[in-house]
Amino acid sequence: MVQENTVKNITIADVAEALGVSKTTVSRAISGKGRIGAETREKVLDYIEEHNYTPNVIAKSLAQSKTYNIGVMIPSEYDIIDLPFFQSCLFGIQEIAATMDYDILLTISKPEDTSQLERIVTNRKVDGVILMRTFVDDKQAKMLAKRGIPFATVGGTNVKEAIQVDQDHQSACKELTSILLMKKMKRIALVGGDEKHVVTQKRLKGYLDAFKEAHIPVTEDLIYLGMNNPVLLDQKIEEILKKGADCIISMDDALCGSVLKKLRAEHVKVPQDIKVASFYNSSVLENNVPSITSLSFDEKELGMVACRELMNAIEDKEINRATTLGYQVILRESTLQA
Amino acid sequence: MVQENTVKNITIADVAEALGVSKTTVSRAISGKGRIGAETREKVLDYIEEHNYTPNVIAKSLAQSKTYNIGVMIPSEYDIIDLPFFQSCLFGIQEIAATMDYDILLTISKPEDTSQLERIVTNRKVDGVILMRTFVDDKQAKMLAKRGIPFATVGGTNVKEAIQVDQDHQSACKELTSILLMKKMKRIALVGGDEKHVVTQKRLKGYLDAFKEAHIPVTEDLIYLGMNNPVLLDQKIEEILKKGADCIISMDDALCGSVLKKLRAEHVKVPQDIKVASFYNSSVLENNVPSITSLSFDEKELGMVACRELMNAIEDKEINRATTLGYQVILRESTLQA
DNA sequence: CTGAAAGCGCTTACAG
DNA sequence: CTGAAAGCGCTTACAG
Repeated sequence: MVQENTVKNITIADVAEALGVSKTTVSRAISGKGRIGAETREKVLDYIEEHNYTPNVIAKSLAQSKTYNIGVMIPSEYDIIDLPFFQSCLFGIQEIAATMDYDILLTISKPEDTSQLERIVTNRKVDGVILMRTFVDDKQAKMLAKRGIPFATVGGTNVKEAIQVDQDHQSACKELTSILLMKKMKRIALVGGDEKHVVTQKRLKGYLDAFKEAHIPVTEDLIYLGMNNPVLLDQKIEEILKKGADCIISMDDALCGSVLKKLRAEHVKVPQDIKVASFYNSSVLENNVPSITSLSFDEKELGMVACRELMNAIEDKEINRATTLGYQVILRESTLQA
Repeated sequence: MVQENTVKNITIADVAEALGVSKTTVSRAISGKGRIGAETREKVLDYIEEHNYTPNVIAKSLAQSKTYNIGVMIPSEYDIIDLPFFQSCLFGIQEIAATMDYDILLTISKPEDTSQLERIVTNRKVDGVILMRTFVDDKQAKMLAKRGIPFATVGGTNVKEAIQVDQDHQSACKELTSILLMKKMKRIALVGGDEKHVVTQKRLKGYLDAFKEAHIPVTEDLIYLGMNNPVLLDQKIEEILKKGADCIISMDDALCGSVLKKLRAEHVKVPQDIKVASFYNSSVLENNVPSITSLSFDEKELGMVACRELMNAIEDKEINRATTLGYQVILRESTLQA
């Protein structure tokens, strides 16, 4: 009310002086730590409420050696742009972080490049980090482990210091494949991206599991990984068609989009001539005709869990070293029997 | 080399003591500010290089009342998920910020909700902010202006304190509309999203401009804004078809995707029965058959410029109050003449 | 060109 | 239950 300008921020010292108590007391009233009389506490709290005092987080940071920031690392690979995955996940992270008064420091870089991550770590700008994607040989995870800073990974990793939060891609892919096998498909092609992604390996394993469980020999010749290149993909799709596949599982919707495009170009009809299934159930394929059978995951939940576990680690609370979230199989026109 | 563990970080005081100089001198050697002998500076720089000293940014922050963070606000509206726009833009921001040793503090919230933004501002966690989307009555921009913190907007705004960086949606939409008019289309429908977005208004203006310039009466009855609801949109598309439109311009690719879906459902062929054009040229429609005529913008560039200008403002350098970036019109099958 | 000292705004043993 | 004082690791007038 009486405050004329916002130039000068009120500090803990101002409050202490105004109330005739020590800074220690004010600090304790605010933080809730340490013994303090209920009456004194009330008095302080009322005062700061009225004069809307807000603590200087930077000063707090310095005194406590904490930043109240968590780093979030997004890989800058081109295909990422296409997937709404990261955005949904980020929403979840932010939602949890905000309730704990933490903020998100965003970093984007290539997975082999640890420099951005090193920067925020050596600059002491974060208390922990979340890696949004894991790799088979994960430089970033290793670096964080070596430096001893708490971190969570979205996706599995063999770096044991990590707090892992993952969707069950293996079971998901296994169930999808099993269903397709039960639908009497014999030659099911699997098309995937970078083999260095842990998630690619998990899906492959699920695919193989399904065959094993059904006692059907795996169609090894129909497994195509590393299909990040559209030209290469087109070429391999032709190969797949020649080999007489009756179904193609794509490991993500962007990939599946490219597959569908190629099939159209080749005048191969879905699902009449060949069945198609995908991962993610994202908006990328939302408008496709026919509708596409897909595996669906809750990405926001994934972000929330990762953030919550990381916060627990930062605050030395109990944590789950590894959490696995569920999935849904959504059957649609693209795998309909003739 | 000799360092056995990373537990204890080396400080400016350690360096000073080891070298027999004052902390002031060390500080000056590092920052480059203030007079200092070339020889002394060398000595200090060599030492910190060798012992890989890294400054504590938090301490620096407190002393300078600077955070070396910029806040980036992403609106949490559902349709955002679909557009790769923000991700590309973020890449650009990060690229510039990193070179200046700044980091990105990410915030996500509803446009009417200023609480998240207030939090990072009152917590003094950022030196400036970038708003990734503007609104006709922009609460967040107004709040930042009132608080006197430097900010840039991606998109236009009437809040004069803002540093505006925008794509020329008005000219883009005008040129697209003009081309369609020249192609002898008479009844061009315009379908757009939220009228409260500044960008929606700009596109509308461009559309109207084109008619005016061509001395053709505007097809007012074919303008449909606020089409964020799929059910509503479907209904309006039927209306548009009944009214005999020969073309539909959609204000973004997600919207256009829904339009195309509805047209397919109604067995209306593109481009034979009706032409279609869109904005953004994003991956969302990449695989559509026919290919879709679209306006294309350089989103990464947009982020880079916004970030650069904001940094200049923060460091009290000269700034451009408003920057407008170009666009491309990409003509494809969806507007081909019969 | 260099340094002693105060200051940024908090927290936290330690003592009472 | 409360406080004086030291400390977090920098920067920056001020003086020499």
